[in-house]
Amino acid sequence: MVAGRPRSAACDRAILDAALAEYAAGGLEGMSVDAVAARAGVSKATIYRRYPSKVDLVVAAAVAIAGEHEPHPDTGTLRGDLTVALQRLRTLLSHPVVGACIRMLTVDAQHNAQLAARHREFVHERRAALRAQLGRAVERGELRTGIDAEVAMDLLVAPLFYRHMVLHTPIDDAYIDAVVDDFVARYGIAPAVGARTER
Amino acid sequence: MVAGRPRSAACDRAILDAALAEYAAGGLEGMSVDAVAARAGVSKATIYRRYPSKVDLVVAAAVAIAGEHEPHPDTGTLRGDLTVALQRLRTLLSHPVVGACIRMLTVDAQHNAQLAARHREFVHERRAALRAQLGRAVERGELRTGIDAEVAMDLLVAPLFYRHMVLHTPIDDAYIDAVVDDFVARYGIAPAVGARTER
Amino acid sequence: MVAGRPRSAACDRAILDAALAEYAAGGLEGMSVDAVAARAGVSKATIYRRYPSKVDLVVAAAVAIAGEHEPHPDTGTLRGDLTVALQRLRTLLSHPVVGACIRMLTVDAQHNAQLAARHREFVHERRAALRAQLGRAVERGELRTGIDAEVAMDLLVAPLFYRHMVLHTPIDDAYIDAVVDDFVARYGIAPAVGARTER
Amino acid sequence: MVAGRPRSAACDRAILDAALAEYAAGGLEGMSVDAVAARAGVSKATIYRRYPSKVDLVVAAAVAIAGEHEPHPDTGTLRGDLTVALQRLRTLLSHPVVGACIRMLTVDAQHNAQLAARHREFVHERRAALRAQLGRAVERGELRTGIDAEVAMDLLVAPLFYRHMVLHTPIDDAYIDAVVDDFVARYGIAPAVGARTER
DNA sequence: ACCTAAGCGAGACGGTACGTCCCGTCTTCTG
DNA sequence: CAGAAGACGGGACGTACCGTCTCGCTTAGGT
Repeated sequence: MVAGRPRSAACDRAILDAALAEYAAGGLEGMSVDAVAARAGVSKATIYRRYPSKVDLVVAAAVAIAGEHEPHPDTGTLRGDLTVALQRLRTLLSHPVVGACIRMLTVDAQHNAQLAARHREFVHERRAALRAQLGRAVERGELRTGIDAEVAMDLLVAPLFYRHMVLHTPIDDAYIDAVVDDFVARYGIAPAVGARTER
Repeated sequence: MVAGRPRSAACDRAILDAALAEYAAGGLEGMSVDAVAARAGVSKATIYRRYPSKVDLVVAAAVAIAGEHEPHPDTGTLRGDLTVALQRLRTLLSHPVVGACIRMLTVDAQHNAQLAARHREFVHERRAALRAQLGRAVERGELRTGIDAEVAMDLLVAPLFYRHMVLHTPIDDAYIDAVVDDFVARYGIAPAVGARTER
Repeated sequence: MVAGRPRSAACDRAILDAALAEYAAGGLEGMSVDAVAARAGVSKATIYRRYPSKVDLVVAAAVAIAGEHEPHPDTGTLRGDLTVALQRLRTLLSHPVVGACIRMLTVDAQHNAQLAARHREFVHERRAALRAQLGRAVERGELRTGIDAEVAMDLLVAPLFYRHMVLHTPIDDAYIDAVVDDFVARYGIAPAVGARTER
Repeated sequence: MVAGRPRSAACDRAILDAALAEYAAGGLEGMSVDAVAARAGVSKATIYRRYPSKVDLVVAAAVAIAGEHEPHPDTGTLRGDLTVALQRLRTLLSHPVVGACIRMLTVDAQHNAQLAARHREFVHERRAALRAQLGRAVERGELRTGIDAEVAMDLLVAPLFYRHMVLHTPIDDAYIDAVVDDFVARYGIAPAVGARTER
């Protein structure tokens, strides 16, 4: 029995949409909860009933987008799998709101246990998916055995995070290709040595 | 002719130290100028007389840290150079204050042009030093020619930043060795193929 | 034809009791309908179904108390009548809830026409009863004729209210005796001059 | 050494004036601190720096007016002294703000130790002055000896408080005369029996 | 015996005000 | 003059509560 009037889905939606718009317009500091409430046509209390603070609101908005992630397709080749995986990561990082939220999470997770747990959860989920892909590649004989999966994954995804968070540089297809090429050249098995490797 | 009492150097110092500590603890949004003043044992006016805004204060504090870096020593070997460079980076990231500030910058630089510019400047400076090291290695015949230095540098430093900012994992010597090994195995020339590669 | 489930008398009672208690504790401004609902173990809607506003609720609660008063007994002597009347008033003022509500009413009636009307009604009712007692005393020849009943009544009851509301002093039997003695000494006729007058 | 910028007397004044105006317009419930701030041309923080709550603000405004009380003059006769004293009390009670505050104090003093102390202080001060007047009357032979001063004072002032707080009736000169006449008739010595007594 | 109108608990909702915090500016006094 | 102390205007924050509403369940009374 879930007594009481249920939360309005329309409000849920309006709040997240408004939060995204306001955040995109002014950033965390430049936005105000009052403005979000006004834009959503919603009372401030209705927002605070859902999210205990402004940061939680923005994080929730980001999660709403990031949550729409589907399992990575199995393209059949190591290079294909990795390229798709990194392109998806790039898409996430490039999103004006999601990307910013990922940055914020790295900071806020330091001081907030709840956020830290959430953050860790996201990261673990994503890394598990990537780890599985590498496992499949080993089974297919495309990847050498005995490699340290943790370090290997770092070498794949770290450059994208680095560009996103430290360099603030856009990540194009060529960059992803270069990272994948390097990875395959280092850890791949014979047939993978192909045209793009020398690039 | 600058008549009147000169500004106190002790205040300069106290303000920057306090600003650093407060910034590390709470980021740009989480810190307050009042708290900095209190921690420094200084009046708020004394801060605003020096820095026109909170952001300027943080920028100045960051400059104070970054200014203390010495040029990397030339150990004579590629592996040695890279190991020293990454160990220094690790030291920086591990520093309770500096490390936190680096994380904060990734967020605050997004919405603040002034901080972004300063941040970019620091990064460029560091990368130029690393680029020079790689150049020396090419000249010594330890590194293949024709590699994309930008991507190569990313592969070296990105894992450390990734561990620091995303995974929040401490970075030990073994990890640095693994990253350097991978790099040398991929880009190095013959003699570098040695014992630790399979690790 | 009033189909449907009838209103619960238990709720009626619980609401009024809770409202009284909350009102006594914090007055009109200091009480909240939510608190009343919680204390009564009742839903807010159940309250608003009965009373259109917080003020109406408080008014109803006050009526519930005032309705319980019985006519003063006729003791046969002026002194007896007055002593009983004042002792009853003392009992009312001393009641932890009723007394507090009387205090609250004096404040809230100032800014709320509805409460003011209700308050006035109560007072008039009580004063009418007292006026009748004085009338009987005149007829019995215990009280001088031609006195201003309004002022006379004030002299009798005002000291008790004053102690209750201004001085916050408990009212003992001796105080009531003193007030009655003074009144009888001033307005009474010969036979009333007795032992206690000089006290 | 009272370091720092002193509080602005202009603000003090503007705040109290605005508070009085707003209070007169809408009462305690109908006024808002924001409105007071706007009317005073002052920041809300400037108000809260002085008064911890809205009620304290109104009380302070009342005190500002009531505080201007001078010692009662010695008219030379008992009747004159008492009449002046009650007229002054009437003036205080009749003031739209001061009168309301006196009512509120009876409630708030119940739950707030600080206010209770303040209230007691005021009352004691006033009663001491009145007690001194009665003492002078005894010395002059206008008042009987051996009377209970506390009860006597109650009989004098209680009717005014009663009319103010319970009856909400305006107090005219005739009422004051009646109260004084009654008091003098009851406690006075022979020569005081005069023209106005039968009124 | 069922059906139906209403009561009821729970709690979401829009709105309004509260009291707090902090920024960047200012004013005053002391060294 | 620098510096400390701190008041000031402005504006956002997060909370509390009013009176309304929307759920799903319960409960009598009328057919």
